[in-house]
Amino acid sequence: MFEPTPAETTTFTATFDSSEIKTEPASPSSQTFFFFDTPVDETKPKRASHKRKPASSSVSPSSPGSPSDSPNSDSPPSAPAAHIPRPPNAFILFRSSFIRAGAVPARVEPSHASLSAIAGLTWAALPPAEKAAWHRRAKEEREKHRERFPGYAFRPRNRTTSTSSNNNSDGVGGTDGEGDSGGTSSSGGGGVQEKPKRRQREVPPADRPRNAHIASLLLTGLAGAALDEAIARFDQERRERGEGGVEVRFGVVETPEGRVKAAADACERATSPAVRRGAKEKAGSVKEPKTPRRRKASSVRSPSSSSSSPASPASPTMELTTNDLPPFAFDFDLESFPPSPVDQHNTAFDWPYGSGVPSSPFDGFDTVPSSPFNSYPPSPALSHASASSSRSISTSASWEDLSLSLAMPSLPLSPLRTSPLSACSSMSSLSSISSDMELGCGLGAMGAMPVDLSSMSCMGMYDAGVDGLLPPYDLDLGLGCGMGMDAYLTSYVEETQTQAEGLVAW
DNA sequence: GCGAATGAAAA
DNA sequence: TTTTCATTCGC
Repeated sequence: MFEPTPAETTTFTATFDSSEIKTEPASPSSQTFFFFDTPVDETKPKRASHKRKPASSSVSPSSPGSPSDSPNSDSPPSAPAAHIPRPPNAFILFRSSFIRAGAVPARVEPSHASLSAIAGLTWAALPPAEKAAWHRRAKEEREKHRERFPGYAFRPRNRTTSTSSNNNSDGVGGTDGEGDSGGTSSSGGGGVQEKPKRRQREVPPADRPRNAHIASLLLTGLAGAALDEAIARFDQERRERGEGGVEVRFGVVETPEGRVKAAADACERATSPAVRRGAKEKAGSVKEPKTPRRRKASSVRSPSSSSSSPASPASPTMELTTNDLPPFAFDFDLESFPPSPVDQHNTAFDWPYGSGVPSSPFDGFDTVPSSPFNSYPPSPALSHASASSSRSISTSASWEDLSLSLAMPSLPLSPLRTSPLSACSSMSSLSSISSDMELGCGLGAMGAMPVDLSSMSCMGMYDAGVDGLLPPYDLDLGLGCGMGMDAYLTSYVEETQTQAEGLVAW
């Protein structure tokens, strides 16, 4: 089913095999709403990967799988030892699936950089159960990788010391040890290649608000033509307001300056004075000397780490943080969505929203999602998410609207819970949550719900630093739709816990 | 080769 | 703690 195409034979994504999809947990009520499996279109030849060259980290395991076992079985027998790629992690798997599923059509967003950003946002908002499935799969991949390449050890190459590293190349090669046993890598041995030091982002990602908007649309279930339309409207409205951003897309050359300006402008607009971050974090301010390479979006780290980290480990040049993201509205009923293919062993899974299908996102669902959210008046800002209303989906929300919504007062926050959005801000600490709350961004704030999610601690990503976590539905923004969600959340959490019990601990 | 994202793993 | 690299592919 997921048979790799020749071009794929060097990748591990190719190892996905429907037959290997776990036949487990499959809790009867497995609720998954955002699961992209990899409906690989084998008829579509894949382009050669541009993936980074193995550097010197290629590894010929001491007792590798036989060459035929190697992913590069195509390579000539006399070929130098093949690079063994690392096993993909959960997000990489998710991203691949996300892309393959065409969740965001190329006509909407052709840039894979942006797609990655969107995937990242989506990932951050993924329900724990969904993430669990991906983590489980990643774990399987790791295990398979281990079996295949028993001698493999990840040997990252030190690129930071560009010249010295070359001088140090013996050391590098040494550490690569097994990897260079074939003396294969171009940089191996005497092949001094000035390795550029690790790149650092010099420009902010293009049109972050737009990416966030797309993610939020996806999370509301939009797909196909509806998604196109919604995004087109979004773009159009921004244009009408003279708010660029979209102009940098669709083939238009993006110069760093242009992107900086576009993103800065977007940031400026998106961040109203009321929600602007503290003065210490001025947009476009200093570049951090040691750039925190990225924010930790979904990983909830230990309290210690979070306490030591700044409130916004944003990009070095732009202070656009995920705190600035629009809210995601989960305005649908999980039960209306198809079950996870992983749990269902569904080999021919298409992502629930009918990727690429020019139809309503709700096609395939008998009933328009009827979540408890529907009982509440949708936020004007989230009108695009008003899946409950009808099949005609208003997508009038703008980044500014969403920003406005961010400024709305929030309800008391339960310290027990955090949300993907707060995770986006890389925080698990209460202080950061407070920060989020100041921004009005994020934590849905229903009254304290005595939900003890400690049983989900088996999910490594939600570590002990957090007393518990919320399913992503906790993203109301004080829009008046929060309180009544308790029951819904409780039931969800209970179900999730049930599911979690079946998960292998990571 | 870079960019985007997150996460595993090594340094 | 920091860095690399796993994925993708247009530029």
